[in-house]
Amino acid sequence: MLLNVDLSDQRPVYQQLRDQVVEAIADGVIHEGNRLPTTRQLAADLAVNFHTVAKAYDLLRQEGFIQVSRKTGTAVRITGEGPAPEWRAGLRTVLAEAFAKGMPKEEILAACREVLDSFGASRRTDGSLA
Amino acid sequence: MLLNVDLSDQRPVYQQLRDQVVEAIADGVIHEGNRLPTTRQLAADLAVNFHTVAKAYDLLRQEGFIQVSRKTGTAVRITGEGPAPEWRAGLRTVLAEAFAKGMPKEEILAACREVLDSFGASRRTDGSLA
DNA sequence: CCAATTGATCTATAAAAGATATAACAAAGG
DNA sequence: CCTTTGTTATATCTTTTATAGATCAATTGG
Repeated sequence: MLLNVDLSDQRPVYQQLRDQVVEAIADGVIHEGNRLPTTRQLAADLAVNFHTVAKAYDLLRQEGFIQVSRKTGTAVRITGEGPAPEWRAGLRTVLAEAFAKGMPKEEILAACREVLDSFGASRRTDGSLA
Repeated sequence: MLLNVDLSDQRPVYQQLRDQVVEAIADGVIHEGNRLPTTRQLAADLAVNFHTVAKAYDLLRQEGFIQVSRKTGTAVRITGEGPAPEWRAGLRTVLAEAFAKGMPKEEILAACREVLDSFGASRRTDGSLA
């Protein structure tokens, strides 16, 4: 399955779902136009409350990753240019965690490159969601 | 002041303090051996409860950024090798946020380089905490 | 047309996290 | 001896997270 919930994860469920959708878009597993499951359907699959899924969808909508339409359902649609203004602050914190722990800058940069290289590798030409 | 609290920030106060200490270490503003204010002192300066500061310190201690001693006080001391195991997952999420929003990989990598270049630039040779 | 589905909205409840407030204690240091 | 400090414990309060049930309008599919 594309999305899953880990109860041992420290992040709240709606945040896990949000992160997984964002990473799935980056990976190319889902892309512009792809439809996401309905809140009730996904909630049933994941055995969580549909309000929790709705919260994740609402967050993704606010951030400009998806568009929710009563007619056509929920679909991936990127709006706005580039990441949020606070993005660099978050990046800085993550990189600081590694550098403060003694990881060399070259290794950190190499890790960034590896992660970026993995993005887009799972792109599909058809519209299937596997 | 080195540390400050932003009530409009979405992160909890103890997390803000934790992040600021980690970034201060990465920046070189504080380094191995430097002592941090006592929990009660810092709490008074920031106008927060000292339990909140103690929680931040305890988190930093668990992560291996500081060492707390009843004798010598709280000081920066890096223990363990490199970042935590979950670090790469966090990095992946942050980078995905930018790439999914259409930011080119080269620009993302350039942002990483800029942030890394800023680290260590504020290193002090004396032991002052300005 | 009709039944089912869906997004949304509302209320309610419960558990957990975050933050504050006091208090007490042992150890250390002046 | 007295203050400071880290630590621990308890209590309270607010916010967040998650679940639950119910309703409604709109849409879809038979």
